[in-house]
Amino acid sequence: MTQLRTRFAPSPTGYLHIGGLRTALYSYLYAKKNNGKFILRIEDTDQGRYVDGAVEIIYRTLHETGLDYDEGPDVGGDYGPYIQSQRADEYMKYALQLVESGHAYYCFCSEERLESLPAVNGARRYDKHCLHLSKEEVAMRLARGDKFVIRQNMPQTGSTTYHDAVYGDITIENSELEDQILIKSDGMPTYNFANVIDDHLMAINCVMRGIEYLSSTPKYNLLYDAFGWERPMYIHMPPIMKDAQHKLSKRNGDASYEDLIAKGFVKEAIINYIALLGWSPKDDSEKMSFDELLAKFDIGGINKSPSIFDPMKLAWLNSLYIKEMSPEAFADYASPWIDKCYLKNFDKALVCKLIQGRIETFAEIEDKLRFLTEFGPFDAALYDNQKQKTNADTAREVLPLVKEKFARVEHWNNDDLYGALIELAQQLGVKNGKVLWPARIALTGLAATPGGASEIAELLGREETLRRLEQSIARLN
RNA sequence: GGCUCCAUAGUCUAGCGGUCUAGGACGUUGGCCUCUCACGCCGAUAACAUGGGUUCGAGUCCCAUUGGAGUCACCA
Repeated sequence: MTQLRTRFAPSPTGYLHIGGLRTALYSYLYAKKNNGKFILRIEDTDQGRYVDGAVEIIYRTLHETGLDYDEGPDVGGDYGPYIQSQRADEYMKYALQLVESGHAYYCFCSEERLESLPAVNGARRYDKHCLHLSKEEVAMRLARGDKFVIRQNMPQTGSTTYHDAVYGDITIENSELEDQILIKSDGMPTYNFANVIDDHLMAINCVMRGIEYLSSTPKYNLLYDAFGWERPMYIHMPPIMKDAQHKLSKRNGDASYEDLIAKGFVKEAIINYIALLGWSPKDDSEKMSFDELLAKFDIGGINKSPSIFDPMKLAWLNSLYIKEMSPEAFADYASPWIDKCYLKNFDKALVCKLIQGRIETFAEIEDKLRFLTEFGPFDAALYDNQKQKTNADTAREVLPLVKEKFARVEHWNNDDLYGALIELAQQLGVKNGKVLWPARIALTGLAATPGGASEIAELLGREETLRRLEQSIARLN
């Protein structure tokens, strides 16, 4: 039995967007599930769209997410080169073979003539004009150095059917197929041609890609047939949408892997989430490690309809991955984000302890910690709390006592600080909340904080805690 | 517009003719827990697009309608 070989073939036109990453993920998973090979090929036949650095982004993203390819430009392999532009010489040879067999032909039509072609059903269609040129005329124009392209000669009758692993049998009338260009006037192959030649030459027998290729696949199959090559198995995938009408677009900052990382998502959550977009394990699993994904992946679970990217669910998954991190791992991840807050005077480990369970993405850290560096006048109405029966008046009475207690705390740690506050409540014969609530407000000026009064005090340190208390007391009078 | 594909809650989905008074998750929401918030736990909310068939029986099969997506480049 021949080994399964599938490939991911992005074009280096920018960063790797989520749809592409998912294609890579599914391809990787499917290959590995079947003891097959996962191959990376860079499709850069469109020199006009080439973006510097894009290739490196592809390598980095794939390696970072664990989608290590068995063969590729930077890792080598027996079927190289793995960059299309470096295989340029191959294509013309095969195109000529097709011209010879009548499956393709030279076309010298000018842009003007192409544009003057009548539109049929809302789309212009090439009219096979140059198919009828005589051999002599073609030879003459070639010798003269006329610009030309090579077109595929589509049959006018009949239909082409193929089987797609997720969409089933797809049949297209051959008359619907245009004589697409195989070799451009710059001598480079179009994607439509290079893709088929490369897949065959690289022994790719399983093609996984977006649904946008579903209806052009018959053209590729006709090419395989013309060469007498065996057609690969096809697995097309539904698109990932931004909303019901629009595909996730590269233009929007939220569409790429790198942007998501920059927004504070972890790679495990991103991979986990996109695996679930358009695919489902048959059990109710939601959070799955890469290994679990590998164990559960099955193309039978791939959905047919478009799915909308939901940042909320991604955030939820992200929070799960954040929560399960060890304190050390969390500190590593969070460090750059915490550093953005200029918290030189605060204990980072303590900060981490307070926020780890309270954020869904690292980007929220800045907001959560602002109170550490900013402490100004605030609305005394914050002291109002129905449940704790507190208000500015009760705070005015309690706060000076809190300050006194704190001033006498020997070991500045949460347990002792908390103990001091509880002790005060007991001495006053009031509920804990009557002391805890105003203390927290006085220390932060915020209705919600990542930690209670004593935890915040511990973090602020003795000096800052007493300073803030004094300030808040003064503001109440 | 032609062609191709798709259609379960706001969103991601399970369901492959009877076990569906439709399951899970996100979201929203009520409560418990609680030094506020968050976490966690318990509960609630909301869906088979419409109309015809086929069948003893349809979310599941067929057709039509409607809606949506993809494609129709010297882009991939």
